[in-house]
Amino acid sequence: MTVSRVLNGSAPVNEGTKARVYQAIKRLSYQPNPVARSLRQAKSNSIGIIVPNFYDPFFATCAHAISLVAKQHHYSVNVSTSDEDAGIEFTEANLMVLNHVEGLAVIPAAIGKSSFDRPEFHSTHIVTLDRPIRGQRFNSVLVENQQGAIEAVKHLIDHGHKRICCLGLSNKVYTIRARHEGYKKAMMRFNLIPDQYFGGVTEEATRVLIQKAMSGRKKPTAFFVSNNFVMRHALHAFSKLNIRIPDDIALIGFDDWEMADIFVPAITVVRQPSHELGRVAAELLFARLEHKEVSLSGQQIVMPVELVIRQSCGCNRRGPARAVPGN
Amino acid sequence: MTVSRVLNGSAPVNEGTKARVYQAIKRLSYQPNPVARSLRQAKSNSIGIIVPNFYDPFFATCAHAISLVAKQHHYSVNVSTSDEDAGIEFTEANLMVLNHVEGLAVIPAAIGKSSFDRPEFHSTHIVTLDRPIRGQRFNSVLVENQQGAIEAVKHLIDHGHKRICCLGLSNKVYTIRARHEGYKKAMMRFNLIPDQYFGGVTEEATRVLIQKAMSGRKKPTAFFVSNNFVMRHALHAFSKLNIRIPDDIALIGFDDWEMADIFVPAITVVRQPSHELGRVAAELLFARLEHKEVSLSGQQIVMPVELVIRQSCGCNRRGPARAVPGN
DNA sequence: GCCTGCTCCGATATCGATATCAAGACGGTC
DNA sequence: GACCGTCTTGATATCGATATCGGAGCAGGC
Repeated sequence: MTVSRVLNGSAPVNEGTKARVYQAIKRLSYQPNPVARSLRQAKSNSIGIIVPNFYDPFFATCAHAISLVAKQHHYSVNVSTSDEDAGIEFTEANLMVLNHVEGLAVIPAAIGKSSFDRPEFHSTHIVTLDRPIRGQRFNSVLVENQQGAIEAVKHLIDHGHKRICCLGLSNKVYTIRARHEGYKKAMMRFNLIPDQYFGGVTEEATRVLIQKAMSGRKKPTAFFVSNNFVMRHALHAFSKLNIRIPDDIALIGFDDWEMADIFVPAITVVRQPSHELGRVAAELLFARLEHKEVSLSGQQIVMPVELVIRQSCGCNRRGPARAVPGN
Repeated sequence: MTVSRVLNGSAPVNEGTKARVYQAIKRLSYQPNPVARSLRQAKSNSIGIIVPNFYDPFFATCAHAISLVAKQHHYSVNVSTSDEDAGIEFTEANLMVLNHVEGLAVIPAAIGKSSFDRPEFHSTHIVTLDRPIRGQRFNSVLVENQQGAIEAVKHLIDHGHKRICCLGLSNKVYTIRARHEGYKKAMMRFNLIPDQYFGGVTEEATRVLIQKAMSGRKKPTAFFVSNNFVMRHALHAFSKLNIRIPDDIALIGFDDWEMADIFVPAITVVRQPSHELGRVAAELLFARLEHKEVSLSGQQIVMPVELVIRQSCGCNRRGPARAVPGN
């Protein structure tokens, strides 16, 4: 008991005794058992992080940013992946809650029904990022998906493109849906006909989608690719299909990536503040944990995005070491 | 107690009672408390994974592969990052051990002194991957770093290159050191003078290194870049410095990456089996955990690498949609 | 001397599981 | 009926921490 009091400063202890305790701790190289502590106190001084996967650098960046904030608040973190499966997400989150995490920062899984309104989570603070979940109890930090898409499409329209095709991963994913909404809005506003494709899950699938889009009577002259993952597949596909960017097709993506600027041609993208997104979400979570501000409940924070104009959209044609034939 | 017996099957229970227990469990939506279980049994049915970071897709892939194997063995995982700092690594590993993880799969941090020989870890099974640690108690799964580098450099030499420069991150990192060893060996074997640079930590730094290398009287005609991270910086730098690949400089990297094959020019690399590396390491760990095979102790497994020849080394010049001037 | 108040420390109960021990119920054997 | 073995179940102690209570020791005031 006295040791506990010394280590936690939970009650005054005589200086001499304190010294003896520290001495004994050193002699025995004693370390308090966090499991016992967690059992007794029903808390673990940690938060849980669940992201769909680590492959996507966007998710990796978010997870890292959250961890940094947690470290600043002297919390440890428990990271896990859902593989976009709400079932796995539930299992992982439930395990975390049983392990008494103080809160959860989650990028919700796209496939399946979210379980965060289940009674298991009634007393857990939950903040989501990148994608929202319904519910008064939760906070979400999002980016301006729709607005970003509108800006990208407008940019293409400003350059004279009329047949712009939109390529996406899956309309089960919130961000993709929002971006496609933006695409559609922008097209409609200029009386253009939207032309959308979902399902770029593999490189193969993406190539088929592109071929389908290009085989119509009125071939598109530009593509808006609504996420990073599909963009990688699309670039492979364009390369294989001998479609030249931006000569045959202008191209804009959503979400920046390393080397997008030195790719040939450099890829124009809508950049999201991934690190900031994680930071803000984590800070929101800790605000809730530490000040118990219930007033924040249900609030959504939306962060701005930025159109980064490079070459793939047809602008800035003179790249450093680049010379595309016929141009 | 009876509930415990039913759930764990640790002793026979009357069928009727069993049914009543299950009924009660359902009615109360009871879930066993893993913290209490862990306290009593001093185990947690989980393994810890520590990697330097999630940014590097190589590390992300390894972590994912390990998780998959853990899932197959019905273990949960506890993932953490060291940021290449042995101090943080110790803190994280120690916390995991205090939380009674059954074993650790680690990519050891490069900076600082490893702590895994400390008494805190005397009863923990530890397997490292990508990088070894000294000690009879540990297993490591590595790749043929030296041999891979030798093959890459030989390939360049076979194409007539004599002044080949080697660009690395830090000689504190085991893999980098091993690859540079290979580079040096290959160069010496052909009576060529090694020319190595370390410190490509940022794009800026890498550019300076390249400029330094290129400013000598005898400019290199080829670069061997010993890791993925530096390769990204180097490509940026080459682009900024208007150095054309492979016309001005031939280029080979270590570790494949998404889109290396559609980069212009496609990058020739030594490919490592990252997923396999994680899988094998995890299987080794579980072999130790489940069969308690102490005979495996101290063993190292070395996995083969493969030279993937693309265009940046000067081979296969005709890329799909590519036309470099003067070629 | 007695009471009050304060500081400091240890005894005990508790968190929720499981290891261990013990005991009731029942059938069979002599 | 006494004894034994098997099957089943509950009682108790335990893991290592902390919440709570109580008590020892001492000073000060009447």
